[in-house]
Amino acid sequence: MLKKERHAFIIKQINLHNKVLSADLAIALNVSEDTIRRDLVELDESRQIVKVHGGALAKSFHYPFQHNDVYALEAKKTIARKAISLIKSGMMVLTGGGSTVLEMVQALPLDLAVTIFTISPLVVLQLADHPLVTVILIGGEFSKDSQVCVGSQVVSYLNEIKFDMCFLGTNGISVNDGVTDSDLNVVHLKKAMIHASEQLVIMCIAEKLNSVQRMNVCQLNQVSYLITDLAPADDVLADYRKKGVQLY
Amino acid sequence: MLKKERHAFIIKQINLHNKVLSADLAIALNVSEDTIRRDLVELDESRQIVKVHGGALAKSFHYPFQHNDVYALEAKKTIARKAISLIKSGMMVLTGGGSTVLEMVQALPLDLAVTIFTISPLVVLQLADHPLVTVILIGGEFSKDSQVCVGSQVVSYLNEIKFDMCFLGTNGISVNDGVTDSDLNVVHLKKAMIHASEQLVIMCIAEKLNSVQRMNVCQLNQVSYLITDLAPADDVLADYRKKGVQLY
DNA sequence: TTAAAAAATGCAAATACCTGCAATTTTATA
DNA sequence: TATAAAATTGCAGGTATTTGCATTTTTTAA
Repeated sequence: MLKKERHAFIIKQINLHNKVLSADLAIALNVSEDTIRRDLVELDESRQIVKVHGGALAKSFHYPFQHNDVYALEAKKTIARKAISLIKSGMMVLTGGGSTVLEMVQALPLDLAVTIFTISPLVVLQLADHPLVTVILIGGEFSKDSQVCVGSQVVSYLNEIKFDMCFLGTNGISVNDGVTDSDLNVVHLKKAMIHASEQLVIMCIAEKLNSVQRMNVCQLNQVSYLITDLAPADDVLADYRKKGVQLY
Repeated sequence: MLKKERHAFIIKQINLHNKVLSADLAIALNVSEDTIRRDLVELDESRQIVKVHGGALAKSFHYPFQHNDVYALEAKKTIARKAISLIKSGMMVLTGGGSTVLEMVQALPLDLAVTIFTISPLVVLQLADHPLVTVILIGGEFSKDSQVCVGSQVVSYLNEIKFDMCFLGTNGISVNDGVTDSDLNVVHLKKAMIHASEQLVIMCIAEKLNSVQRMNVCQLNQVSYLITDLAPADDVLADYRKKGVQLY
């Protein structure tokens, strides 16, 4: 088998499964793992895949956090689907940069014409091929922890525009403490984003419900919609429903 | 057997099996492998097949993701190495978003502490793991063509800061017309970037030397360094040297 | 922290490739 | 037709690529 055929096979597998393991490929292609490793290095260097310890990932799936758990990924895709149904053509939308948001923008229908403001370079690149979406990146210092632009530049920019809808993921949400986070910069940012938007959509996987982080972002009554991977009628959400949060 | 007949046979085999091995063909056609190799080179040059090490593949044998291939990758890596040697710790650096720039930031030494301003989300993400580099993204509307932030927001931002060094790739450079480009937005942007920087470093693969695009970005005398994948003493660069451009 | 897995490195054998050259065949032209 | 010029082919040699293996280093996960 020619090298290029191996490469093609590897890419096909990655497109199909979003990831490959070197050991599997070595068996499948009947060559040594060293050869596979060298193939992966080459494909990585030519920017066709992303090599990681043990194998490789599809380029479009190389987001932080994402290679961790497939279960959470499914949950996030569910949330993304629901979130998208809130977006109407012509809206000015503001987004954060979490993995749930990324799922959402990735799944945006191709016929949706909106203007998306974001603080996340990843969101921008995800939307780079969308024909109808106008993407505006809100610049500032890039935070390596949260993978978004933070700082006073961003906050003062946000003070000058009003958005229709703001989509945020969150690390913590609970009935008593509302939306919470652990990074001071991010908290400042999110407050400004919420303040700049008519409606606030919080997206949160069920796993993170009822968890509390150190710092408060906003109370539940400021949340227009809470989207989880659960059915709105799910018992787990009973307390939120009682508080009057719009579930989805 | 005539050459044409061999060629026809080879094409037939490729259409049938999507690939051929030089060794097989040599036996089948009863000629030396050298002859087969020369046949394959010819058919490859006339774009009828794709020659690879050991044989050839059908032209339709395309990988997915092929559009992300970086053209002239090795040349760009050479340029990147040279460019990096111009950067000193503590500098405030401004960069564009071309593939050569991406190669450069990707190869930045881990002990280099600089502040990098950029209009490219890709550059930002490339630097996300660098421990000592502070990354500041200059925000604005994202241009899907050029993959960078463009527009008046960016330009007015650039008017307020002075940078030590600006790194730009280019689509056209020539002795008479200087640096040229074809996208109006990008030209505006580059002018502002150049105006905002003490020194201008233009990075350009040898192939693009002496090519002229529609619109002028700047003249050669504004270029502090011109970096190519050629040796500075190369004859091809003689005219630039005469013009007083610092080659590297 | 430790042990297993994966990766990087250096090496060697096999294979493929390139260059120049000479022998042969084909083509062009007087 | 005769003959020079051009193209084709095989071969020798030297070079480059590919691959697997052994060894060391790094990474990961328990």
